[in-house]
Amino acid sequence: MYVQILFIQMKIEELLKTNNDMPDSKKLVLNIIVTANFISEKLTEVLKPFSISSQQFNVLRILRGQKNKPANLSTIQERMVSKMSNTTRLVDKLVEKNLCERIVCPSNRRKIEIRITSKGLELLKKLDPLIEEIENNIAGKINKKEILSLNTKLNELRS
Amino acid sequence: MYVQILFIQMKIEELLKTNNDMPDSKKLVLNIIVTANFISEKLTEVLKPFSISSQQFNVLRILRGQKNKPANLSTIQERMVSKMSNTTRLVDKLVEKNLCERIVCPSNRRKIEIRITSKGLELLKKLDPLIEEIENNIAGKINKKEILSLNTKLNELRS
DNA sequence: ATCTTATATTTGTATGTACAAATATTGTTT
DNA sequence: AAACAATATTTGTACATACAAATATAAGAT
Repeated sequence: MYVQILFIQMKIEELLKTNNDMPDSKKLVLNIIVTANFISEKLTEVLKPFSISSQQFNVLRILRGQKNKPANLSTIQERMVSKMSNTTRLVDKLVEKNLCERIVCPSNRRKIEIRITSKGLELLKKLDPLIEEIENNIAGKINKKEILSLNTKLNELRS
Repeated sequence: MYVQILFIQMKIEELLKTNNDMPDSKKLVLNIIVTANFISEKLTEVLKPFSISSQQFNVLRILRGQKNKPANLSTIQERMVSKMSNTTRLVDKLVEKNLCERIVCPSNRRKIEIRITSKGLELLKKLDPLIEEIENNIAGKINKKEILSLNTKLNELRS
């Protein structure tokens, strides 16, 4: 006996239960937002047992990307996936958990230097494969060529 | 003299200033989130002068879609673009602004009936063309065929 | 009729987001 | 040097989001 796995692919109209037909441009805009929410939910779910929010995770990855060079707040802010206006309080949470440290920059006391701690690096090491799995699961639904073209078209939408 | 308009199309890697090369699956996931943020920002910007958040706008549109049939909280919740856990407080804000009204359902007092007011309908009438313009501007960056295929692929990613 | 379970909504708490204003420090001008 | 402008960060406020617990009502079981 074969086990038949049923993939239910919900179209965006079905998902939002709008019976009226929408123009495709509206459908596209909603679809992107709904898909982003879908992805964010998966990521949040994985991060939850580690008591870290996706924004906090984002900051940690940026800090690791600095390769021992400390980052200041504005650097972090401009590299964030979703620009947010309160990196101060986000870093506060990470410092509380000993995942990063903040030192007032000696040369320019307006700046602060933020570094990931070894505890932060360890956490990322544990999280990396879990995040990768989600990314592969999602992107794996379409083939390589389609991934590339999707990336290109999304870039175009933002141009 | 011709005026040359330069369209700068930022690839996702450039945008996030990550010099290291990412796997395409990771790029795709980030790209969707960044593009959704991009769109949300545009929408929020248009709604701002009307002192209404995009989630409040979302609720109003759902209420209008009910065509005089009142909605209860759970109906609104399941139709929201981004599921959120506090429709109560969202409706509170709309009631405060007289954009919708809530009445305890006479047949089942656990339920409440939420209706859009005429003031709410008027507001939506003003907002509709502005929102449509944004949607057309964004989707207009690619052609009709590409919009359709993008919609299909996004649906697939969520399957 | 009372007890239990299910349903619908509200409230509480912590965190995140957006924006403006406040503070601190440095650099520049007069 | 004092005044002013520029830069970097923090703080305040309102709103949004996520989740759990509390409340209220209705329907079914004993």
